[in-house]
Amino acid sequence: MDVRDILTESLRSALGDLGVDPLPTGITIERPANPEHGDWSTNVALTSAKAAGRNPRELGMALAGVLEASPPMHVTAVEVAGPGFVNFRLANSWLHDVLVDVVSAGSDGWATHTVGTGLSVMVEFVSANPTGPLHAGHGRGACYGDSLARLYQRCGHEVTREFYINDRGAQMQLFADSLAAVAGGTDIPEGGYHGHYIREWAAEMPEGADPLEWGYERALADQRRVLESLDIHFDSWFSERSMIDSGAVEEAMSDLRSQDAVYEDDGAIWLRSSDHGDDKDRVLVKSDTEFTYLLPDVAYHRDKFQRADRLVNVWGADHHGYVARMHSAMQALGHDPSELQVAITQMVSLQRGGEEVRLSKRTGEMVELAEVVDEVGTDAARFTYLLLSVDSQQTFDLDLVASQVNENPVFYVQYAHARIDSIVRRAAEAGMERTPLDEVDLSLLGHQRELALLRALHELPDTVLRACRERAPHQVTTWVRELAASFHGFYHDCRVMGDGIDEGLSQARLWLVEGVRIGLVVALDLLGVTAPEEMWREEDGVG
RNA sequence: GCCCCCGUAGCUCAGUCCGGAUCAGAGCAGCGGACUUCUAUUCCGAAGGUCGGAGGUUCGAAUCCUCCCGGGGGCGCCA
Repeated sequence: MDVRDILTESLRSALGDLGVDPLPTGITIERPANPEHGDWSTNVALTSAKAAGRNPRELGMALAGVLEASPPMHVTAVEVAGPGFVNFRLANSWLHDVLVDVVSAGSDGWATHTVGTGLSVMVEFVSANPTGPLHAGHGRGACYGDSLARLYQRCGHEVTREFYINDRGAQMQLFADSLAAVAGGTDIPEGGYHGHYIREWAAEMPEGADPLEWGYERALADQRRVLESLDIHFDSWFSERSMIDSGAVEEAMSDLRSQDAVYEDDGAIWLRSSDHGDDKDRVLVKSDTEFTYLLPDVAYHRDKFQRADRLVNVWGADHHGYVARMHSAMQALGHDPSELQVAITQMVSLQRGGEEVRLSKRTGEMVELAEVVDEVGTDAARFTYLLLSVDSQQTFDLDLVASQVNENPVFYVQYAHARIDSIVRRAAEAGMERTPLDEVDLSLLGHQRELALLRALHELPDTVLRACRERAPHQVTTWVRELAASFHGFYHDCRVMGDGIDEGLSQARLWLVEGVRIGLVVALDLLGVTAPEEMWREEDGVG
């Protein structure tokens, strides 16, 4: 049982004893920033003062009195401070209980949640046009979307990862025309694609191949390959064209008509998106009877709502303006717009050798995502893309991320795991197996380093839940960096085994280290980063 | 002109959604220390701040509201 539940129940009962009515619906227990304020604290006396008809400080004193008379489990002192905060001091036993929880749950069970049980979520991400390779900027949305999916899974949701393929329209045609032009030795059409890959691919294209079909397959295969190299695997690849063939686009249109959500003007068909928060109406069918990108997109989202309870789209910052119109269209079709959440990732700029590299598929100047992965490796790429809030712009420095020296937090975290595995190997070599947990005296864990680790482990379930709710995987990154820092401090100050280390203490520390390993594995897995068994400096060689 | 994101230590960023406690955190850079040890890719210390600015709400604001300044992105019958 989480220590906060113990405290909450005691507080609720104490408030009842004091005749507070109604009891507060939520009692918040926080860890004070200042350790002098105790291990846990509540502001309930401040928030319930009115209902109690007393001033906060007085209510706090009364609460403390009741609680001191029969202290809740682990509690050694109850104090009132400031305007009426009630502060608890606890015996270390509450932290030892955390360790029992962690190792009992294991990496499959610790920091899992059930908030999503029975809810299906479809995370749509990347969804790049099949007109070329993915570039470094796509990497952010790719790693973010995949990590988000992992978070939803850990919180109990049934998750589908989907890639929407824009396999029709003007861009596809330009791409095909560009390929054909290069293959045929003519000029690339205006607005066409000029990237280096166009020349490569045109050279690969067999005689007589349809440039559109062949190019589409070529691009898709390329994109899929780099995503897989990042350990990102989609459950479904959804074709825009397929909705034309299946009549889904026509159905969406007739739905919109029957909802009176469209009208004709200037020979075009418009969506009344301004009725639902967009700043203007949008064209669905152009006056030349071609669809805009929007109509198939509406059909696509309508389709997704048949397949999942919640939709999450990951879009780049350049698409933020489309959020309102898509919400508007979904509302017109009778969906709750809050069930379509759009996460916007801000731009990534690349540096290499101190020079900024511009990303633009059309001018042909770009760094392919595949190059990034080649240069820095999967783990460093993923960790780095997930280092910052996606609300912040990111400068990805290839030289820095590729370097396996200081400055690069991914190695710091992975090294913590490698050290743990090393300890476990050494212990095994010394014939020291962990004895069953219930035979180990965890009360021997009282060093500040040990307690800091246990506090960090206790935070992981909250961090996972918050990261999922706020769609912010970087919070997991922040947490795991802090856990690694605590571990390295522990490693330095507290030997697990060896001269002068009592057998009982060794056992307790072996279990502590196992708990930390579980925390690292859980967090790294949420980020899609591996937890290596060993790491050696290159110049040292292996062994 | 309108919309979105950002502005916190020299640099790069957490913290802001949901306001709390006269220490606002981390990494890196720089300075000074620690290996006869389970991996020094590590650890410890000192230093470093008008939280972009101004008002407002509040017992209390980095956090909420308004305006302003600066940086980035977006505003098509392109996708």
